[in-house]
Amino acid sequence: MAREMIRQGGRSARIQEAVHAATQALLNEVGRGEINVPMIADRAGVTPSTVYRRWGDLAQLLADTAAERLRPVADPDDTGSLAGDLRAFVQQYAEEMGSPVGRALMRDVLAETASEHAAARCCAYTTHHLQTLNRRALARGEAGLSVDEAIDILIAPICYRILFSNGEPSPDYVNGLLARFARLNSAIPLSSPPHQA
Amino acid sequence: MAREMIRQGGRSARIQEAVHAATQALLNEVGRGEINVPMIADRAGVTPSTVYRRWGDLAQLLADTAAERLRPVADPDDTGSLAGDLRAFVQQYAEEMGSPVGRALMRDVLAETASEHAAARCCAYTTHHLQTLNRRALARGEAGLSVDEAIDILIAPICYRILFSNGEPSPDYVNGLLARFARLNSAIPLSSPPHQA
DNA sequence: GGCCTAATGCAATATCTTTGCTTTAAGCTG
DNA sequence: CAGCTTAAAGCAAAGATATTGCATTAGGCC
Repeated sequence: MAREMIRQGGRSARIQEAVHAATQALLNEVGRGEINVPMIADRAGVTPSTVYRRWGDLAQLLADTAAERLRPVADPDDTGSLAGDLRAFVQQYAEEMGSPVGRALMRDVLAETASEHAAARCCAYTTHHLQTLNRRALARGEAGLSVDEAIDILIAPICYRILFSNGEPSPDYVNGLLARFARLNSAIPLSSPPHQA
Repeated sequence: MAREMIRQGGRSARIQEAVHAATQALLNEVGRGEINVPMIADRAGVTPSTVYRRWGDLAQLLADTAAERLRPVADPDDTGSLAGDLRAFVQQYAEEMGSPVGRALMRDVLAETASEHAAARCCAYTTHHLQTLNRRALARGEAGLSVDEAIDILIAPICYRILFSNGEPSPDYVNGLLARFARLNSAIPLSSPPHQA
């Protein structure tokens, strides 16, 4: 996004919404590489120059749309224990981000060279979720978790595998990460399915 | 790049070299966002259509050039012990990749949506270096190291921090990762500067 | 040395991007 | 709530980039 909007409501907001919707619709219909600004503008019912002026270029529009799409709609599931919450969250994260769609979104978010806001937003979503799990655990009287450590041990490897050796991380791989996290946090036992090495 | 070259030597190779050189030269002179294909072609003394035909588009050319640039020129330093080798390698990796130039290269490599060869190449470089360290350690009679674990614990977090919360990982942060790795591998002691928490 | 063909050059065309100016509509003020 | 102000959108022309068919060049191979 070129700049934070000055005028929040009204036509501006409607157009932003329309352009986002058009972008997402097109991403579902044609290949990621076939899309261009005039196409999106046309679908959204605006002129291309509007898009160029507000977003700068295709990369920034895609990054903005992707970050928007990655915004969580709800708090992570509450399974009753931190170990369970963490497992559920990480498994879902790996699945969502590892899917072809998720991988493309991640790439779009990272491709924005102009103002790395989109990447920071996504990072913040993850941090926020982990903080929620931590707060919940403390409220239950459980030992807490270090968000930074969770990112280092659980999230970062998943992202690395997705981005560099692309392909969805296997459930076994994710289980291995969870086991390692448990080994480093004896207060947080390994939750249910420890059927891996 | 668009396809692996059929003809390896001669003019083809010279042009590829010239285009790569022109791209790197321009990256050092003007901002990453100011560069375009005609500019590079001009500098390399070829017509734009040649570049388009061989690389497809700017993103792929940049990814190819970045991957080329990230190709290691030498084996990692031999410090006499696996712990020392690992520390030296990881610190250098964090420095190189975390610098503005390194970050830009990483992004270019990941931006290539067409054929994720560039990302895989970079990943392979890192893996190869870690395997070298491992081989060396075994030859010395030391305990070996798991390359996958080293990537999960050391490399992935560094990349995640660089990409998402951009900024060079601090030496303290890297030391923390190394300490964690040592904790998980009692056979590989923490090397020299353990002055962190 | 001469043929064959991949790869490049050239130039015309199509497409995308930028920009100045005009028009619209949101927000504010009296 | 009418009128003013101005951010944002529309429009259209100009500029730049991307694509493509055809001619030419230069490796590789008898």
